[in-house]
Amino acid sequence: MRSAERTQRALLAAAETEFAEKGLAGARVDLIAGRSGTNKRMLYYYFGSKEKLYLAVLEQAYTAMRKAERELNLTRLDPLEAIKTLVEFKFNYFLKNSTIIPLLAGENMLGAKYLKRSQRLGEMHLSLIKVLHEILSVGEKNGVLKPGIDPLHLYMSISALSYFYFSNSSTLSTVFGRDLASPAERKLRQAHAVEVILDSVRLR
Amino acid sequence: MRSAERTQRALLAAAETEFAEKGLAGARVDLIAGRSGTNKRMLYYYFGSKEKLYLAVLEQAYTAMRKAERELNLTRLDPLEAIKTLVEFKFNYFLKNSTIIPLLAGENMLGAKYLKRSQRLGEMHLSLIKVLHEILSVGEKNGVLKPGIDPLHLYMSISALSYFYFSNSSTLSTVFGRDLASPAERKLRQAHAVEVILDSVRLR
Amino acid sequence: MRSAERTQRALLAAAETEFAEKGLAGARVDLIAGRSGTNKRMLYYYFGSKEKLYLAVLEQAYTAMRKAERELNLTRLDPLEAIKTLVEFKFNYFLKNSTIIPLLAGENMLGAKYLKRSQRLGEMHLSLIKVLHEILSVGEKNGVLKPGIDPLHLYMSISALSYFYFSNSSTLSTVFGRDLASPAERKLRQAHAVEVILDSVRLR
Amino acid sequence: MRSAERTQRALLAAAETEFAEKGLAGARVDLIAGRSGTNKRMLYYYFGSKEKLYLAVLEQAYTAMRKAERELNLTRLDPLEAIKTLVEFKFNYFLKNSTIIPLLAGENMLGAKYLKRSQRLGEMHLSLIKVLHEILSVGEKNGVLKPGIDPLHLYMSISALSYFYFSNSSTLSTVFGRDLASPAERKLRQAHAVEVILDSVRLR
DNA sequence: AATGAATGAGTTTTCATTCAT
DNA sequence: GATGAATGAAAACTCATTCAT
Repeated sequence: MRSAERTQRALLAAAETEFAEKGLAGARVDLIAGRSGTNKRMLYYYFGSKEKLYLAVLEQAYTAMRKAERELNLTRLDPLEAIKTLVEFKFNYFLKNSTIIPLLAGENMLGAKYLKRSQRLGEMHLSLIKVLHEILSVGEKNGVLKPGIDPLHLYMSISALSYFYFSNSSTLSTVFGRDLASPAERKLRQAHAVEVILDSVRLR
Repeated sequence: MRSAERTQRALLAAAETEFAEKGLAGARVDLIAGRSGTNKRMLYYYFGSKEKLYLAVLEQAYTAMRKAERELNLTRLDPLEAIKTLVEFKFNYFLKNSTIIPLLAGENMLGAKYLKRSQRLGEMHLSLIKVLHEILSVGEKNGVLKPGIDPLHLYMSISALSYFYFSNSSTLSTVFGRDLASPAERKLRQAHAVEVILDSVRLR
Repeated sequence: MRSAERTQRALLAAAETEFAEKGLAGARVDLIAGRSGTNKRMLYYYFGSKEKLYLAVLEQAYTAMRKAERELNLTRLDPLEAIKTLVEFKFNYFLKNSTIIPLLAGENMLGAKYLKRSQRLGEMHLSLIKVLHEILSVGEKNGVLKPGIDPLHLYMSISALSYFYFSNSSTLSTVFGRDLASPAERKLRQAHAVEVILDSVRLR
Repeated sequence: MRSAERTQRALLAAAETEFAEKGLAGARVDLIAGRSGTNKRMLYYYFGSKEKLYLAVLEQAYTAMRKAERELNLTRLDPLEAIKTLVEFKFNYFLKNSTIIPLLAGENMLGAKYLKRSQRLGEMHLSLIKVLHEILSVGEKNGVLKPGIDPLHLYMSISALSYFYFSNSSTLSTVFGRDLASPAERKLRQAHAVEVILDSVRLR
């Protein structure tokens, strides 16, 4: 069957895996084409170049993650619950979407060179900050959260605690000689992340 | 004559920069040789291959970081002070040694493939955990720290809060439209990290 | 319906431009199809291949030029006038039909490989030589033209003086730092060509 | 033996042939490398890209031709003799250096795009014009040459008469069914060119 | 030790042409 | 007739590594 969309989707999926595993420089267009079930020519037909394909993968990954975050509908929950939900979500999202971390890591190594070229990424992020801001305001008013928390810094801390565990799991397991990726360690880590964040926002 | 050592040092330094900027796959042997002021033949003479040079860079970076950590002599401080010192140290170390994060990020993208080949990295890390364990024991006994804190998880959280800020600064600044690398933001971030960690270990 | 013919014409016109600009090897089938307003499938439907399309363009260009030459009806003029008319015609034809020179140049670079495949080009040229021969005979008899002029060599000289000016205008203008394509230079050149040819045929 | 200069020379020579035969677009770097006796990597090592190699070939061809022209030392001859010598030289140069015409033809089809990038071509040409100017002045003063001849236009006519014969020999031979490249025709052509030019400059 | 030259294998990209609808 | 999608073969270009001096 001939379907432009299906072909593009297959290429994007194959590219996502390849770029996540090897980064932009290490990825091979031959392998992407091979894995996609189509061929190299199609890759260039639809995406123009390896770099443009990479950017498409990046945009897709970001969009999907923000979409999932938006769908949490955090404002419907009470503040502490909302924050806990977000921490757990972050952790689970990284767990289930194992390409996002290497993609982000790779793009950061490049100084966000490609992401900067992308339009339409700003607003989806600002809305996230607004949501957090609202949660923090309510919690502050209700006397359950510390006053003056910066929503972006909170978001960074939440991300950091889960991100680092996944992003650096290989080297950490290696140097500490302890398999940090096991299910038991994973549970421990998620609980730890929730606790650290809640401790840091709760008014005592 | 020391010229042998000088040559090796120059190559290592050039390689560190190049690998940090582009990762293993993106780094160019020609550029490393060029930047080093020596030449390609020397690179192969002393290091054998691009991959072996990469591993040498990695080992050097790890060794330097652990050495600096050891020299903190944390056990001489009281527990809360020791933990605060470690958080601040981590932050400052990443700030001053800007190649370490991309190097770690790159190696993790490769599943720690090269680090696993390295000998002599295990013990220096275990001693770090021992130090933390001692601090936590004392603090627990003194009633200033929560009981049952896992030293490795604490270490991960401490690292995470600083690491993520530096590692993902490019993409975060891009998507949130806010320059997170400015000195003001940096100070804010460090204070935030200290606060989050201390809140999470202190017995209330 | 005429749409078939219109399609072919559009393709030929687009191809003429493209082949004139880039030569056979440099021309792009996609661009020809794009410029033509039709599509690639039509190109292959009507012309079979890029090379056959190229030959079609070439034949058309030659046919049109010879047709225009024939329509000069040179034999109705007196010899010197006829020759002057031909010189001016050549110059103006190259000026107005700017694709003919690059097409000829490209085909000559290929050793006339494609033109040789073409039928039906011989006779139209021989008739041109016959016309020149007649003009030269009359002029010789009347005592206004030198005896023994070879019509083909005369034709070559006439062509040469105009052709070279147009064909090499770019490089000449570049190396001599003088814009030879300006209207003033053009007039000068045409007058010069007429003078050189007439000087060379006139009996003194 | 290893010799940078020899390798470059071999590549340039092979490239000259290939570009002359097929033009920039039609030339194949694999063939150039093969013909050169070295390899593709060397081509990129020394010249950077196909286009830069092409420009190097072009510059070399131009330089060689102008050098040969300079070495004629035309000013030592009397005016008519000098002009005759130049006409014959042009003819013979094109005959013996059969790559120059296709190279010029190809570059002109590209609108002199590459030549324009080249430095150091201006002055060598202006000196040629000065020489012609001097010859014309002397001839005019001595009463053997027409007054007011433009040296550049004279140079163009001289070039044209020989250039066109060689550049368009393939198509002309094809359409007129007469082998214009034979030695007999060649002699005829050279004599014709000399005659036409001298007729056009001589004061009657 | 030091250095520029050399190379084979691989990598990205392009192109004319054909197929499915 | 008309059109976008698809493809294999070939093209330009790159890279880590080795050689000759």
